[in-house]
Amino acid sequence: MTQSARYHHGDLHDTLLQEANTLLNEQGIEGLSLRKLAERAGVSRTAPYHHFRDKNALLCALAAQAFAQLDTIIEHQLEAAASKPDIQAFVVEYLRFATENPEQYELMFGRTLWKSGNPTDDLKAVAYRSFRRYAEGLQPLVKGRLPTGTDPLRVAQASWATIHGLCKLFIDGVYVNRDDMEAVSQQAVSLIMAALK
Amino acid sequence: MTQSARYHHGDLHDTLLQEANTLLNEQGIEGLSLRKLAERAGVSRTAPYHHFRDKNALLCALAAQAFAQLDTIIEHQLEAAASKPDIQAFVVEYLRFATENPEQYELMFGRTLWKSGNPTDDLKAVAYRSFRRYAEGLQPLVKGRLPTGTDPLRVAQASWATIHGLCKLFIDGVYVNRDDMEAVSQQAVSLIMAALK
DNA sequence: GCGTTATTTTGACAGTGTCAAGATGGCACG
DNA sequence: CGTGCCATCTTGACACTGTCAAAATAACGC
Repeated sequence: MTQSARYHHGDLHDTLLQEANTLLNEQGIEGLSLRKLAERAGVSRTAPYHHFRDKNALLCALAAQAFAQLDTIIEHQLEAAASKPDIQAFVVEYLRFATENPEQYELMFGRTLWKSGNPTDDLKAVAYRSFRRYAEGLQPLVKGRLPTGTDPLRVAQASWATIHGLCKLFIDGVYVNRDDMEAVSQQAVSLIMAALK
Repeated sequence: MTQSARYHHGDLHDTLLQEANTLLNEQGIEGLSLRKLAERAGVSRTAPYHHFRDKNALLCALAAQAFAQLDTIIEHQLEAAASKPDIQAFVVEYLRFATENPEQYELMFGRTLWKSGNPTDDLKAVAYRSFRRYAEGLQPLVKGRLPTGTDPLRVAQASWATIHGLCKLFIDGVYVNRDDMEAVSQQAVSLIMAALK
């Protein structure tokens, strides 16, 4: 009996996540429906409900996966920066991840989950942990170079908001031109660098 | 014959826009359906199609309206700044508009129209004009205070991306705490100010 | 008054998320 | 080796969505 003809799929949970990701890349969030997804997995409409409470839960799991990816990038970059501090390189890598995985990025930070839906506790934990690592990794890069009385946490938040804003504008199609985005990101980094002692 | 019982509504176009705005504020973009809207306007499901080509067109019109509002705010702030330059005040006003009209802001800059849908030519024109005014208004605030060789346009883009990132994070519910947002925005402005001569 | 035309209506279709109830079969236990 | 439990999967159904086609209505110019 072939893998696809079994009554019990055997590994539907992971298959769904995987298939959802490709569907996401092909058609965007708007094109990701549970029914299409089920059909791709070779299973009936409501089968996914035995592995994810609802669509929101599935998307949260997808986002959590993406956070894991981003984490490794951040970690890697900040490690490299420990020996040779280079904020620009970090920003470039972050932008690269966001623009190469725009739909995942939207899930990670967009309103789909954080406002319209309700983020899973699991997703919240992963997201906050991810940011905390970023903030901690950034600290050595700016330590001792900030005006006295400046809270490093605030700097981390502000700088992250800047990068995030760039990503959003580009991903959502407000900045159509990629060259523009790179120039703007460079400008943003210059501004921050200029503020450092 | 009462206003509401007429076969021809008489002013359906504007009524739709108005009612759509309140529906937007009450239930968010996700809760704004053409059918609910039609019912509120006291008209059948498909009547709106004679005033807007489709849902996308209606949302574009809504966004264009919101841009007009933002324009007056920007204009007012930049005028005030001409006599007494104060970037912080401008940022505060921008954030206020965005956080008090979160759904309109999402329409103006979010993926709903710019990526998923396709922005009307009219909307594009209004949006670009709005940004151009911002860039032009910002110029006197930073003129002569930038490192040599710095393109003012890039500064405008970078600073706007920063503000936009803050708005997005707050509106989408990633930053839950409003106090946090204000502190972060202040930090962002400080960074920019520190970079100015 | 009459016809053209803008406006509105009802009917229909494909698509969505999700609930309820029944079918299937793997797996542990007697 | 049976047997029953229960995770897993299926079919049926419901309310909702955007939008098209065709018919009905009325306003407005001649």
